[in-house]
Amino acid sequence: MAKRDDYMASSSGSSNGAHKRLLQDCSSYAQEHAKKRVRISTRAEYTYAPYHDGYQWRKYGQKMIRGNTYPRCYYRCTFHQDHGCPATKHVEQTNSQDPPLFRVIYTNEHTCSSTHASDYMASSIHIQQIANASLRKAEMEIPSLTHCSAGHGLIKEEKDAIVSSLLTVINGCDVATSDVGRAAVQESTPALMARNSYEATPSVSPVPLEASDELKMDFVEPPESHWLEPLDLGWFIEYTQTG
DNA sequence: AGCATTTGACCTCC
DNA sequence: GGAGGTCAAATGCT
Repeated sequence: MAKRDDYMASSSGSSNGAHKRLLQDCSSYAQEHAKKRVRISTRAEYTYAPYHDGYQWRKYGQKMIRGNTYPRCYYRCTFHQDHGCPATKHVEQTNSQDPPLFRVIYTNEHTCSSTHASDYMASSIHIQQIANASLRKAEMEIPSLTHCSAGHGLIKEEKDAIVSSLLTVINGCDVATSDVGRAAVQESTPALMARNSYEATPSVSPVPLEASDELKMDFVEPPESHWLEPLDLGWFIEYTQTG
């Protein structure tokens, strides 16, 4: 933690800005997560990680859709046969950017036994995605962030701490520092996503951990904030609900 | 050998 | 008849 303390001391201004910013972005998702506890039958979502939403899917078809550049892939819950789980989703790439953005349409809710654990895993991965997107956009807006004396990795450490804290609040446990959480984050990196454009990779099995006292949010009032306006994440997540 | 993915064929709806 | 969704045999991977 020495490195992190140095970072906090040397750049508390932007760090606090990052805290506020990431908290704002991730808290928005936390609210959405709470809303979604009321089950819906269909929803659309834009994501950089269409194959890592905490559930296990089996691909059963692929089709070129009229007017689309990229094919639409059809997935069914792995437990469709075993437990009759009706959940399905289809995934289509929406652009050729790096990383590519995917539109995922979820249909029906999971009735398989892993629903609770998967909900937990799905929320953690979503928060990771939002935090990553926020960080990535911040780096584009403020190039000097990437090269600041405190080091790029330390900013990510801050992100991990925030993500972990939010998960502690939402789920009562912590994955950001666990191997499972780390694996999920690594699997969602842009480079790997680009490589796996149409590969359905297996999901990890969530292993809930006890809440830890080691992770605490230490806010420091900055002498001045170097951060910009809060991120607009409207482009990142879109939910449409039917039924 | 068993499981997952691919892909052309088939089905349903408009 | 065309488009979207699903089936199932063939194929690939571990």
